[in-house]
Amino acid sequence: MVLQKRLDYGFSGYQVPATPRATRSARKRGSFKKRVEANQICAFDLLATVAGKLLCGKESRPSSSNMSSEENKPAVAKSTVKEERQEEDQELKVETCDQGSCDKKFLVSELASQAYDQDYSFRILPGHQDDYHSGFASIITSSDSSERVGSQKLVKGKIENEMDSLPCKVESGPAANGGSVDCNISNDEDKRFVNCELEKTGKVSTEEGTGVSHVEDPVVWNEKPPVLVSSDSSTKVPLCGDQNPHSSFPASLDNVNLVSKDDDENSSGCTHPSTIQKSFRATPRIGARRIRKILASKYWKVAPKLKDVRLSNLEDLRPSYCERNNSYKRLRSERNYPFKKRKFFHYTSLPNSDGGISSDGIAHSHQRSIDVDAIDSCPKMHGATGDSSSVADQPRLFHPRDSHVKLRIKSFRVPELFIEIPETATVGSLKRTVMEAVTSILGGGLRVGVLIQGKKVRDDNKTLQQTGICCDSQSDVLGFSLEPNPSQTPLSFCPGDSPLMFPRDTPQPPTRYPATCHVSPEPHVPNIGSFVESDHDSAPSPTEMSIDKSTTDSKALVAVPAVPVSVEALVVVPVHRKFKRSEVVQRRIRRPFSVAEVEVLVQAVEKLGTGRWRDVKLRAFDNAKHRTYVDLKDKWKTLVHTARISPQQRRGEPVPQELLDRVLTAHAHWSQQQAKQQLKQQPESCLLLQNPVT
DNA sequence: CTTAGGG
DNA sequence: CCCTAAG
Repeated sequence: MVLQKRLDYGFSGYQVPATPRATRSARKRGSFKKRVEANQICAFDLLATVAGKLLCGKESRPSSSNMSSEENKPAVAKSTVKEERQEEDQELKVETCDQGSCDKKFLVSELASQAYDQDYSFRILPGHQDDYHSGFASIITSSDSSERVGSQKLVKGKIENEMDSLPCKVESGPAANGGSVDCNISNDEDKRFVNCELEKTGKVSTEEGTGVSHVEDPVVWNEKPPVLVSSDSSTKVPLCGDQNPHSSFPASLDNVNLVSKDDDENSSGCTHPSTIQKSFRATPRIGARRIRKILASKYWKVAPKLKDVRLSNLEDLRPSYCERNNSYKRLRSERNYPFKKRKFFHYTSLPNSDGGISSDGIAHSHQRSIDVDAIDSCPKMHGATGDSSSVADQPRLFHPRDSHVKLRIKSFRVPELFIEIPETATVGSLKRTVMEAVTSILGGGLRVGVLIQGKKVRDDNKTLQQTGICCDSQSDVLGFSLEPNPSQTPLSFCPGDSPLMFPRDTPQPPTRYPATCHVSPEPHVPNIGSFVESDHDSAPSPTEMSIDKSTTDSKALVAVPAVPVSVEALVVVPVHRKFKRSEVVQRRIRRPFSVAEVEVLVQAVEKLGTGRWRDVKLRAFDNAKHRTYVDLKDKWKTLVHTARISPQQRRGEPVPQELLDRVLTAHAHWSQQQAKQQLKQQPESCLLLQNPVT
């Protein structure tokens, strides 16, 4: 037996095509396929849910109370939020609302405030609810025209009120009748709101930077550039993990990639390499997760009319949302490649309780404050009207009736993986090992996270519009992340017997991973690399691994920064570990036989013959606990096959011809023996047959 | 639990 | 490497 050096690779999240591919063998396995598909479907459900919610506008919970469990977590998560918050651009969105026949109003909401902590979440301004009854539950409440709302800003992790009476002007968009509006942002009693009122304007378009920047505190932008800003096809990018000092917070391990909604084929989408997660999140939410292939589709046409429709809790995956099934079916039927523009969710919503969206696409509902109990309206939606023009092509914020959101998920980023593989392993085996790791992760259960501008959107009750996904998409970068399912215990992917290596469990000091090996520094490599088939021919260059053999035994593809182990992590992991075993049976990691092992195997078989695998195991592989007699049998089977095919057809680590010859010899010998055995028994059985007992 | 063989 | 029938 040869002790082999091993290479430790730390993958800090790399990307794979939206549609996970299984290895050939894995694909063949029905169970695996089922599992993956199950995951796909589930994840898809999530997205479908989002879309469904959008369309339905049904809300089950108030935004203020709609905090996902992780958000309520420990300090770690909180600090994370802070940092994250710094990064986010506190974009202000202008929405149009209408008070029945009264003046139309526009609301400006501070998106940034919504996505985070409860503390930062929007709250309804009390006292004005009586003024309006119609249905659009806007995040912001506005009563009369003179009302001012304060805004709350966060700078350097702190909430600061810096926007006292900050006036801003918002210009109406194209389709609008062009009115300009003055917007006052004052520091009111409730600093969490920003209210911008516009006067009689049909529409308002917040060109990127416009409404936002104006209201925004420049300081924020300067200090911390947005993670990613992308407008239409141009991708300006990103801060990647390297640039983010706070790239190791536990809360989001998504290195997601991004999506853009324009139709531009060349659009490079956007990548949010932003944070490199070192740990897996713990937030079991979805049972089986599935990501529909639809995710890989290039376009998404969702929600005909997003206006005023709200997303309800994304986490709430229970099949309670309306239209879910319909959406599901539709998506399912449209999951074929190649990508085509598709319209999902042709939707007919429930009638609005009072005041819906008029046919002209402009909201006519009464503005109303958000009241948990009161939210029951389901804005009338217009079915897809066939306007296929890209949203990106329409700068207007409020597109009359066809405010579809088109999404294209170019790729997903897979959470960090650790791989350990013998130094003698072939590149091919390394690829396969990584593939296994990836597929294991994918098959282990994932959940989907939604990010905008690199920030996680935690408030699932927000509508796409409110979140900025629907309007003026050019400046918004929507991302979806695949996040490890907490209930699944991540496995280490090491061919050897090395102990489980899990980031959270055993944070590795940076020194252990000399920078000699690294993944291409490219922060935002859109696709994973050659070992994964890409759905896109134009897939960017694959991630490269450069391994310097002169170096230490332990090498990392990515220098793994010491991840502060959060209390949460330490506590959660063990728990989940238990969980997992009982729930999901993880496929064993593929561990190619080394030449040395083959040697031993051949030797044993020569002596014991085929058919005595248990003995072979005990005799030659007793110490190799990961080699079962079935494995040995299987290996022998493949060895025989390998020996029979031409060298050119062989794959993986080449086995010396000498060994293969012995394999054939031994196989022939024992086969013959077996045949003889049967011949001996044959007569007997024949005799028995000939002399049936009367 | 082992074998054997298909997947 | 998985799954399973069969002994």
